[in-house]
Amino acid sequence: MTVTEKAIEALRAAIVEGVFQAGNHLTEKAACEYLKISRTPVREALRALAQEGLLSHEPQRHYIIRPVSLKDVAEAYQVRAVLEGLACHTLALKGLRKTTQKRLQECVDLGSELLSGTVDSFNHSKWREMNVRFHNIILEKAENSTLVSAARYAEKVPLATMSVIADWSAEPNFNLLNMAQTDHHYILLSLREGDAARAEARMREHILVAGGLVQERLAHDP
Amino acid sequence: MTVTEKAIEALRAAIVEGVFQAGNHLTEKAACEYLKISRTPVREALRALAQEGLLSHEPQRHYIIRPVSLKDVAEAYQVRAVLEGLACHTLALKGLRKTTQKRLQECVDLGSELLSGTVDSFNHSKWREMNVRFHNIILEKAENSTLVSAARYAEKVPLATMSVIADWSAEPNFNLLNMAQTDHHYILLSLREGDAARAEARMREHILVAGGLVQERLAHDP
DNA sequence: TCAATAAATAATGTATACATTTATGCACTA
DNA sequence: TAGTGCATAAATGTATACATTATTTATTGA
Repeated sequence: MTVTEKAIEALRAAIVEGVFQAGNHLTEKAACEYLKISRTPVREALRALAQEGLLSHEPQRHYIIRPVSLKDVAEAYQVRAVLEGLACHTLALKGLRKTTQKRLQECVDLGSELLSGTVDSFNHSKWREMNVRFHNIILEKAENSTLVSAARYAEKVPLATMSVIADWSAEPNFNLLNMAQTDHHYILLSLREGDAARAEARMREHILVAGGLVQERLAHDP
Repeated sequence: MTVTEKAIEALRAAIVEGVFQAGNHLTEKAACEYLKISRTPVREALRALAQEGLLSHEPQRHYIIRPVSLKDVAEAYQVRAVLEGLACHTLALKGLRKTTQKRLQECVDLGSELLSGTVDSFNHSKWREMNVRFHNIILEKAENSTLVSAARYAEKVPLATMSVIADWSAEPNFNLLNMAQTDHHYILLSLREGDAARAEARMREHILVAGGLVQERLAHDP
């Protein structure tokens, strides 16, 4: 792994973790001293992060840590909702291959299993992993590279903020998790039946609800 | 304007115009000699274009001009369709400000005027400019920065290929242009009335049809 | 005291030199 | 002849020096 790539990851992490505060300047020198490397890889990293949307930049001016507002998070979820909706639509029309169907079913089964236990024994990290996998499978099996890229882009804003929330997993709301589980179930059903409109609509709603929750949560905490 | 920015534009143009053929390598040296500048701005430009999706790249390996297939173009239109659909949805719910309504109406009126004349006198460049303006206004007035970025990204693929087609304007199909004009008319109507679902559906269909045409056209020509 | 301007300072932009990694070509061997 | 391995060449990655632009500070004049 090159220094430039490490710089991209390290700076992204630093921004997300608040080492460099949102709204502030970020000079090349400051980033160099923080990472203890020369300017060349830092410049490339800053440019990459700006293109990702974490920083704003105009030529001949320093970079600025882009503050992410609640509104930004909500908007990003809306974008994700239509994009993953399209993924469902496409995949439903294209038809599920046996292996894909099996992998999605495993996600649904695992979700069901995780929710069947007691509240105390609930494994939140496994749930999160399952959830990410479920969405990724659908996104990738739609086989639309522009769609994948756009969705990855839209993911960055909410992810950036979500990463900030350290103990997100503190008190999972089981009603909501059960709703999500039901959504997953019916999305898979619609995909299997080739019901594109229904699969799309359900996925869209599924993500909008999730976005609403994140926003609500963020509104309470600082 | 900095050398790096000029390099980004010049290289993008060169790739689109086929100066560097798709599928081939593109070394830093080749780009430097073509632009007659040093490696630093070239490296930044190549990295930016790779992030845009025009080039593919792995660390320690040269860049490769990413070939754009018909399938890619079709997929990009599908993504644009749902994104601009979302823009319509959002804008309809938010409500049109008087000035925005006026600007959109001007586009519709201009379109109507352009189509009312004889076939020979049809001003294709004005039509194209009007069309771009119409879509941009809606995209920007939805005021969702993630949405705008994602849409700009999705635009690049079809734009890249469309630019290649030199005499696209040779024989405009008036039936199709009239269809587009009708779409614009009803999209504006739905936006004015706050009918989010209808505005979204119509915009989606509008773009999918356009995508289908581009694809059809590309299939005939090389 | 304030404004305007000029100098000084610090930042970004660019070029180039050096380091490291990857690709190429050739000899040698099985 | 095919294939391995080493030596060479060439490309990318990084650091640094230099150039240009922006910002700050200081100074002068009203």
